[in-house]
Amino acid sequence: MLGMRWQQGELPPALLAAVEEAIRARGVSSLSLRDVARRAGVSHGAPAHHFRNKSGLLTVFATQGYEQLVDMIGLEIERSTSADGAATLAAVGRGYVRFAIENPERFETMFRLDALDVGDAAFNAASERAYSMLVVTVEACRHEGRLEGLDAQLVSLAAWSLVHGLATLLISGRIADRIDEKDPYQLAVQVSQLFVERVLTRPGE
Amino acid sequence: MLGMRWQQGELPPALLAAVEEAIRARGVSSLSLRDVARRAGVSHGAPAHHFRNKSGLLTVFATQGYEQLVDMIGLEIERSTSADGAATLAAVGRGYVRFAIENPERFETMFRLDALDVGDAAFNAASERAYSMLVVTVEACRHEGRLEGLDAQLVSLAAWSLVHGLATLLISGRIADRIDEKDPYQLAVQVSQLFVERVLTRPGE
DNA sequence: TGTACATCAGTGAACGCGCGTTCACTGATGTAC
DNA sequence: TGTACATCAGTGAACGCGCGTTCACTGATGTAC
Repeated sequence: MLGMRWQQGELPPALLAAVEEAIRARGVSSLSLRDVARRAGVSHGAPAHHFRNKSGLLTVFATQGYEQLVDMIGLEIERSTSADGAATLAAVGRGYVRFAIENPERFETMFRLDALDVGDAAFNAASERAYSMLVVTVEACRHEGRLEGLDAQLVSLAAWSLVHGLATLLISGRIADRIDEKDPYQLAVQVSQLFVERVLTRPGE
Repeated sequence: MLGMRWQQGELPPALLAAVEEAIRARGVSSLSLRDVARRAGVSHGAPAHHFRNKSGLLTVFATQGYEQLVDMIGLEIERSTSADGAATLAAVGRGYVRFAIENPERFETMFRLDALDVGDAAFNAASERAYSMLVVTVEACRHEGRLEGLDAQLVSLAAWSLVHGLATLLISGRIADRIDEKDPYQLAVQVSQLFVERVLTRPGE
């Protein structure tokens, strides 16, 4: 510990930051523990002292992602000018896509289930917390009479699919050539808006 | 070539079939050329005689995927009871998701752009052919007056996002616990239907 | 029908590489007295 | 204030592994005459 770079307790967060950096540089698939350690400036054995192994490290990284996702959705809801179910649902959509495009490394990792400890309690709890934001919002829409004749589960699934697909396609870069609007956040706004305006039923209808 | 398993010209298709089998068994991320060769019953050097290298093999595999996708969409369009733009758009959606759930290995590979030769002409042509089926269909909807006040590009993007997200989430297995309908194809039917019924405007509106 | 030759698909040994994990160790820091 | 000891984060060598790619080769098949 001669050239110590990190104070007591600083290494775990430094390693998690290094994961993000490493994925940005080389992609999720070719992420290696040794590269992460290298980027954090420690020996390749060091991560084992704080995370059981590679999947353990990635699972914590992904769990943080779900927490950031919840925060981002919360932020968009707060910024929303209206608090009704429909406006909130659009905000959830914007938050989802915005999180993904601002944190593509996290987002991709969160869905690489084969690289994560899918039984991990904290991971599942965080993921559940994110999903429940959607469910609660759709439920609010139902109470406000915006789901007449529609199945709430189906609407939730469609909303999730829509923003998940948009996020995935935006990150993969296969959209850019095919659409004029170049600002991905604006696409998130427009797509979320389209869903809420056209799929939900009119108030009092 | 003593224990020859394949006739002249049969090895390339056998290797491509082995790719699918290998991905099914161990996931896209841990696919290896040596494993593919092993499954095809040939030495690990053999693939190099037919495909330049690993990414070359995967690119052909993914290109076939786009061709199968086009076929599957065509099949759903043929099976459709109505030939108008809206019915066709729903068929495109069903075909997209159905292809993905019946061929998850192909589907995942097609979007692992970091593992493919993205400059490959055949690959890009096949991908473009698939995308144009969507564009043409949305255009037909516009001609039939089903896109009043809507931006065609935005509708295309939303439709693609919706089915792409649904396909991705279905494959990842994170939907099953959260929805009652257990048949993924029925979910594809319902989600496609929801989009066409509610997002498109009424004929003559 | 037989011979000589060219082609070419597939073999298997060899290469060098980076990986995840383990583990005896070092040495700094905190605690007890 | 000083000493002895325990704790524990991080080191770095070592392990065994599977990988992608290369390449001299074998031997089967097709072609020319």
